[in-house]
Amino acid sequence: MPAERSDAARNRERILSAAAELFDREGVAHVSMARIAESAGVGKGTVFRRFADRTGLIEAVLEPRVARLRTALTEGTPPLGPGAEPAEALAAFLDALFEFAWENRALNRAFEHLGPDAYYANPVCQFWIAELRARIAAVNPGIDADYFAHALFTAMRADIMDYLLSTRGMDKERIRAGIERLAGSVQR
Amino acid sequence: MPAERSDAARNRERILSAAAELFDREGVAHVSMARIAESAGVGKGTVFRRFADRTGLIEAVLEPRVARLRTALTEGTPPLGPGAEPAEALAAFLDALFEFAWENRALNRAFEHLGPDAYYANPVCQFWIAELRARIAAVNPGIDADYFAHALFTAMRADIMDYLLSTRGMDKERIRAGIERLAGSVQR
DNA sequence: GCCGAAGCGGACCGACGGTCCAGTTATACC
DNA sequence: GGTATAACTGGACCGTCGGTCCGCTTCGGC
Repeated sequence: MPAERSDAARNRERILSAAAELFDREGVAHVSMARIAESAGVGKGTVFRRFADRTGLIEAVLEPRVARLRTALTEGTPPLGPGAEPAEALAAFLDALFEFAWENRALNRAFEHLGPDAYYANPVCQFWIAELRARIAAVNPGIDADYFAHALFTAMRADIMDYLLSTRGMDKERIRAGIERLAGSVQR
Repeated sequence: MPAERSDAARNRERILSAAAELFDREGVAHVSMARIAESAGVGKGTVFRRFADRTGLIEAVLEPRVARLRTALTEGTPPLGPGAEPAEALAAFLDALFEFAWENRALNRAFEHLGPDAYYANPVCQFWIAELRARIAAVNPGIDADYFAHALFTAMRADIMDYLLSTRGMDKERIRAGIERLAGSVQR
């Protein structure tokens, strides 16, 4: 597979940064593919050539932020990285995942909107959920770790957190505290 | 406001039953307004005259099922109806709400898809959440009942339950058990 | 400088939710 | 029974969307 041509690479960057800016400024749901193309100064066909479809583009915008957390998990220092005592490892991961989910609410909303199969089954979410399941099982081997991993992951969905923030007037720390208490139910 | 004309009432029933059947058989997301009209044997304009928009039609299909549970809550016998001891009242409501959410997964999926503001803020969900909040607060006045009401309600979303069922192979009782344990975290 | 492959852009497509309005029909009143 | 009228009807129509297609342009190895 030959390397990307220079004009193609330039357009990829233009599209990614235009998309990131529009998504951030106006909310993912309100930005059409045509507007991204226009704002990036390319044709719509070019956008679909670089990123197979809308989902692919959103994934590509999210990717660098995902990579940071994933690296901290697999290669970082304890308690987030490997080697910590189980309860601390779970608490650290929950906290890091919460921060990630909070920061990237806008993008995550778009994924959630694709439907549960596309959302929960997408590779990034699968990775978070698998990690969560493993850390839960390490804390309490007798529990239904698979269910609780999904339940805690669901509690960090962008749509519910956005609603609690904007309509119910809760703040970030109140939501974090709730999730932590919820996570307490996995203890023996 | 004069009563509905007889032809209008007949068409309302036709549309409702056609919609209920199609939603049930093919999943709400895959049924367009045009197909409902066709299947009911009326024009598309008629559908939009009876039910303001897609959301209104879905609400109307769900309404009778909502009414049954609401009545049991406000006028039924304890522990679901008023008068029971707090912990039992909460457990009974959680169980009834779970049954309701499970039975009506297909319709609820459609609401969830409208976005968090339309979903959580719609009158039916508001009622469930308010009831949940009151029963949680009765069990443990010191807890953030508003957050936990939303969190437990979220655990019963149709999209997550559908995913756990069809893709993760969990069954109804396993999910119910998980939610019950999650609900344990509201105890003092 | 030549040439084939890769990239480009915007006209085009089908599907959707929702609107409009000219023609039709039920009903209240005489 | 006849008539006036307000409500109802249906399907053509609209704007928007994600996604495709393809004739033309540009890049980069030779």
